[in-house]
Amino acid sequence: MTEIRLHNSRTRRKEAFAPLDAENVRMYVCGPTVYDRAHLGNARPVVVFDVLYRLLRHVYGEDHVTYVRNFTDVDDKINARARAMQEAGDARSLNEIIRALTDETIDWYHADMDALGALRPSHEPRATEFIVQMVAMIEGLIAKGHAYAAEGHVLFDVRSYPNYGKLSGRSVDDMIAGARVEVAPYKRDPMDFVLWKPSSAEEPGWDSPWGRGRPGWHIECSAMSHELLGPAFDIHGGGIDLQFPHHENEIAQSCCAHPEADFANFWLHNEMVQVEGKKMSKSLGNFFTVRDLMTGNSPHGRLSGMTIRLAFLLSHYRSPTDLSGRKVKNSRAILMELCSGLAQLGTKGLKELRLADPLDAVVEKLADDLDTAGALAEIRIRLKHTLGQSVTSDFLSTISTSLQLLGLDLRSIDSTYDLAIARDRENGLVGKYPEALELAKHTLENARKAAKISRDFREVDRIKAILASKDIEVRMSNSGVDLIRTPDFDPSVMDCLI
RNA sequence: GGCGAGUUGGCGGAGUGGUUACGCAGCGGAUUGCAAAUCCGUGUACAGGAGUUCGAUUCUCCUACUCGCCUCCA
Repeated sequence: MTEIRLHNSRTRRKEAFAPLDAENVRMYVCGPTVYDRAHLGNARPVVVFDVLYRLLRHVYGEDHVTYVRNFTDVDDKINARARAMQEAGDARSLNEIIRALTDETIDWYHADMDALGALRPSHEPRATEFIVQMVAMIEGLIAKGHAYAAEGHVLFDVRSYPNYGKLSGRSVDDMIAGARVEVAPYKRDPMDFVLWKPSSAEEPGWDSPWGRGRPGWHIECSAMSHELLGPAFDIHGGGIDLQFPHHENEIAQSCCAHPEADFANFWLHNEMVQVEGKKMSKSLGNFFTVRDLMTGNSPHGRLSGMTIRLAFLLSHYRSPTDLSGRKVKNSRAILMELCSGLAQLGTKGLKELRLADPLDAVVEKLADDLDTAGALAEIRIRLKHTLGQSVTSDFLSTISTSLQLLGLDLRSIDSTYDLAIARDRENGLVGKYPEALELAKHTLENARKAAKISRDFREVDRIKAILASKDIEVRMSNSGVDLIRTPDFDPSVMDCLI
């Protein structure tokens, strides 16, 4: 069996991964707070941990991996957004607005992440559906002397857990010396954090032994991972900015509530998405949503989900990455190259692609702490070596399956199809584009025929420019004209191509 | 201020105590009405300093710089 090695934030070293139970490998990843479209920073961990999920499924079997990613649907930011909507004239009650807002945001999230080629996790629990478990866990923590109630709040007593700060490599005393902690009169120690807090009458709230209130942010992950994965599981993932305080607090809660277990074995953290060297974040306002990019509302024009995904895969997950123009350009070019590779045997070859074993070299690269860039290099170099050679359907199936392991299912996208038709034409076969594309092709061919005689190529250039502006690549040779829809082609412009 | 991560050629990104992955971009050429695609050829790097060593980009220490966390954050 392939040995997977992963960088464990807990030990700050690359370690061999061994699941607690190979029959059920368990992973928990912190999901989004649902009040707004997901931005690129939210998308990166989705792609990173999707690759890990696929790798685990490959190594341990599809039915032997459980992946949980939560939705935080109770949070002060959600409340604030709902209040703003109310002030803007929304007549519904705060709770009604919140329910509608979180439902809609979850739908958006699903649509956007699906477009990035991410598999849905096994479970996507909403925090509000696990309040009972959270209350029970808080009660347990109080009973064990790790938490205390004060003025309607319940706080975790960080001094009761000697390992507090171990994950992020800091001590309680150092942090207090840093002096940027919130002091509240009801806290025993400034570092103590909230497990439960009171809600006003109109705010979302649940009855509890400490009065009507709502959970603090961190307890949901502890309660839901315990409920769905048990007291000990294999992998816990998230962005590096969650390492402190969120993950530190999760560890404190879970390990104190279930001292017999060890909570998460491996901690994986992805680095941040940057914009011009600075972290992309909502508080800085320098973010793009996935939706912005996919609709062309960005400096890079319209990007398909696959282009965005590939751009992420070109960087190692533990390095910061900047979605610069250069990177996007690179990503687009590589995507076309990959599609072209898959299309080498024409449309017939495309139909013959089946599920095969992925390349060993690709599995090995991924097993080495998710070296996605290395895995891509392995695929590309093999494709390159076959150019001009005779390739087999088996080989392309291997390539295709390897790409799918990276979440790049390029078999059925338009670019691959168009490139396959171009291949067919080279081989003297007549392929069929969609009607609008076929029409554009004939128009271009006729203009070109006329221009060859008149030596006036202005009309040809005009048509070419229009097609290029619509993300269609024009390839002309003595043997004919090929039109290739690029991966970022917008199907909605199909009606009026030229 | 405290803590952590990092610094490899124009860019992305591997790796090794001694022979400079890989890709993209660039440049030259073929091809093309011009392009695109494709093919052929080609240059450039290991932040700085000190140490260990026969020899360091690779080990140790120091410095500089970058980024992150310490406040909601993927």
